[in-house]
Amino acid sequence: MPDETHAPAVTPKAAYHHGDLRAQLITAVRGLVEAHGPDGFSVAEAARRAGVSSAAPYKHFKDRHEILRGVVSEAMDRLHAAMEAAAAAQPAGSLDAVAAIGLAYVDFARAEPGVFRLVFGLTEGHENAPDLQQKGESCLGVVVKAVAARLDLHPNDPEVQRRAYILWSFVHGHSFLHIDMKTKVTTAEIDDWEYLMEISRAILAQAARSQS
Amino acid sequence: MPDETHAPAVTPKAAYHHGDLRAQLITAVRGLVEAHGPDGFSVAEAARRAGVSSAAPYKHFKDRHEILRGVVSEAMDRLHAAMEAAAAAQPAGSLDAVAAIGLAYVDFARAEPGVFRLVFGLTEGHENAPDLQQKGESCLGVVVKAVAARLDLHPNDPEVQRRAYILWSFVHGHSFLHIDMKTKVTTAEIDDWEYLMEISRAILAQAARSQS
DNA sequence: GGACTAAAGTTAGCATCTCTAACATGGATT
DNA sequence: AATCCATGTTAGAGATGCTAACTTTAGTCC
Repeated sequence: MPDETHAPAVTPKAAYHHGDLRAQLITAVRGLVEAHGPDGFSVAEAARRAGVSSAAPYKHFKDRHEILRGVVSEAMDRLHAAMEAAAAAQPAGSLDAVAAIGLAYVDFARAEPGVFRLVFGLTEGHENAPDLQQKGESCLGVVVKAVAARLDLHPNDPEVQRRAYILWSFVHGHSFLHIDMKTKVTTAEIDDWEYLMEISRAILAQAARSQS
Repeated sequence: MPDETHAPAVTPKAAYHHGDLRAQLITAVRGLVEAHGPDGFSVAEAARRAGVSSAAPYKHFKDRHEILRGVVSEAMDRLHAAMEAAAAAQPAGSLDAVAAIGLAYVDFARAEPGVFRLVFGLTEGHENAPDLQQKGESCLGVVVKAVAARLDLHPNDPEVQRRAYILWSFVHGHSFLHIDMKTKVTTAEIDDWEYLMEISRAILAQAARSQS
């Protein structure tokens, strides 16, 4: 097997004794977070699941917060990819592209509520994590791109930025509310697609008229 | 002193030896959550702050989750009150009333980001907590009431419910995004009031036209 | 007033967790 | 082959969650 790519783009070291423990720990923690909630995980349990001693993780991560940051980072990559893919599957510049991005977002939240909450609930060791900050902005960038295409404006146009942010706020809030009161949705059943299309239409409808 | 009301509506027991430890613990935990993040609190530290032994809290709360639920419950009461007050300060049925409720929400998130996150991030012991569930719906009720007044429809009208939910989603998402990337707002400075007014106008503008 | 009861607090202690220190091992480089 | 260092191990200190068993105090009933 001539593939020397034992560096999965995360760290240039990850396949010595164990296989690659780092990735396996992140997977284990992801599972724990999903099973027992964002704070219901322990380094010890993750190590146990990965079949190593409880001290092994500290060779890969400084402390428990850094492990969580690893999970978040990986999750944001997947979220970003999902958003891009959703947009790419629709005609460029279409309203459907915007709605599809939103749906991908909601779907992610629904599929992995624990991780989703973790991504947007990190505060402990998250203070100065420029990489995560940048990944977040990168996700917003997907929305901005689609909105810009739809409005036929430059992505840097403040009008584009504003509307993209509004859309993101809505989708973000909807996702959170959705996973919070999972079954007990006060507003009855909601067809997400119709819903997102309607919002997108409403927010992107009227032409640029900033007057503040 | 003929007042036998030593039951402060929370529990019929709360003023023996210590004063009332229960409330004091909740206050302490609130401070800890605000200072060190939602999961950066410990029962031991809270007890220390209240000046009691580390086992004392368990006379008032079953476990750590129940303490958090207490904090959340108290916070939701305050949030609800703030929303009501904001609405009451504006003309009934006005767009300003709707926007004011949203502003109160955002202000709460900004003032107590840790607690805010806790309120909407609880998952551990939150599973079956009908009281919290009900308080959440009660908050939504404030929005519904204002929207119904604005549209001159009955609060039970599905159109009202839908638009109120949309508005809440947006405000909720905005609040979260705001406290997440606190200083680093991509979309530059935002005048919340103008912002909320614009959204409210957009969402409540067109007349009822459900066609799904 | 004095004895009983139960609430509210204390100390002691077990199991668990985080993280560090000191040691062991085995791949990769030279 | 010798060496180095990443990666793992065990041992252990310190802190935490929570329980058990005991003590203190306030209210109640006679």
